[in-house]
Amino acid sequence: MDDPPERSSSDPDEEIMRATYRALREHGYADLTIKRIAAEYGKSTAAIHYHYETKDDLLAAFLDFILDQFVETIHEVETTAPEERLDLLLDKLLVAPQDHPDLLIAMLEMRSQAPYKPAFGERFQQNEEYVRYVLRTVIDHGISEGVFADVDAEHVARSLLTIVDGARTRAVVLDDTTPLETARRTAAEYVGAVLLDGRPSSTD
Amino acid sequence: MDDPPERSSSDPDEEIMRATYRALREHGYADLTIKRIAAEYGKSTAAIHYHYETKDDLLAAFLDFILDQFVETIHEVETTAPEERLDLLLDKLLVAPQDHPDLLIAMLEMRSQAPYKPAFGERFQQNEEYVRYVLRTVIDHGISEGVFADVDAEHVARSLLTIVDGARTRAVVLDDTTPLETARRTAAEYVGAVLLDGRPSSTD
DNA sequence: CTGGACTTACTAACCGATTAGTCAAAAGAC
DNA sequence: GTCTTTTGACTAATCGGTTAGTAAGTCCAG
Repeated sequence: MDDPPERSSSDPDEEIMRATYRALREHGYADLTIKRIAAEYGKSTAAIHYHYETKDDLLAAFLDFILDQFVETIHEVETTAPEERLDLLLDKLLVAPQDHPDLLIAMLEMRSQAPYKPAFGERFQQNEEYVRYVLRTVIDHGISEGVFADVDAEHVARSLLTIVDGARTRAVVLDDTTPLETARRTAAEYVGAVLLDGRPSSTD
Repeated sequence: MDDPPERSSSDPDEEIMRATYRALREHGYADLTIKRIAAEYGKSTAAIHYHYETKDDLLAAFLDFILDQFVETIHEVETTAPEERLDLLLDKLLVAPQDHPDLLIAMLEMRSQAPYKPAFGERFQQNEEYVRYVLRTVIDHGISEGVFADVDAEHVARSLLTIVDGARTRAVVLDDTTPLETARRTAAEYVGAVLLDGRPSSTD
């Protein structure tokens, strides 16, 4: 009646999520079929349909699965000093994805489907709002502590997310993770100019 | 035997490109089929295959068609004064697309396919290089004229393109063109801080 | 502790719909 | 009359989803 610590998770739902992840990485979203997910799962396609009524249901669940993981990594940033905290958050948003370029591709594919799949749009929007809230909060915190200039925190948060989204898109299209590094520098410059007005930023 | 000024262009190739454009706007890239393009064209699917061997050939040609048009709009900017020229270029990149949100969606869909369709990737990359070159040139021009600070023009160009790409991605995912306006402001702030260092920018 | 009832987790076979692409024949154009 | 263009009918493959049936485990009554 309680959680036995199974190592490789015999929970079918979770294993299907993992199978979906693998299939997505290998074939991309456009070629993500129930058949391929089933192949990764090691079972029949009907087995997938037993757990998820439709493909859309599965994909919506998968998006929850993946976005929850992403939110968790954001939560790992525990530093409270505004300047350092903002730095670490930008690292999570811009340097961490460099290790998972194929996931970056799949995510952009799914993002581009948002206009046609409301279930996708809602989830991405919800996630964006949360990350934006986290950014706005740390900026406001910095302002009230006097380490940041008195700026429009909401706008600065949106600006930083624009840089993040731009970097991710460019990393996919240009088939190279250097846009993420470039954007990390751009974000630092923007923060230095707008938030740390007057301060000497770490210019090279 | 040369260019009669026909108004609605009886050139089949060009009309198929236009039909593809309409089909893409209406159904999105993921649901862009030969059948739908043929429906817009007003002919049979086999007629499409007569002009373009495969769907990929057609799509590659279409990407050329659409990116060439985009380059033309960039070329419309004739102002030579660096500061004003950069402003107008950013307008072309960030405010002009607000009138064609559905094209923005389709373009993002095609961009996300770049990793799987080399023909797409090459064309987007070529286009990006050109726009980046135009930006770098105007920045370098501004530096040599003394109106811009002595910065790494290549990096600033990449930064601005990151903001542009981020805004476009966000406009699609968030189903709203305001990210483009936000990004226009962000770009202005970035230019003001990095290029016009010290100058009083038009802050509100 | 045994035996029926019910649940979970699947499989194999199949369905209608849709896809890109082919081909011989017909229809125009000059 | 010939060359370009277009059509209708077609194929082979793949898609998401449905169906009936099965094996194994759990639950519970007596």
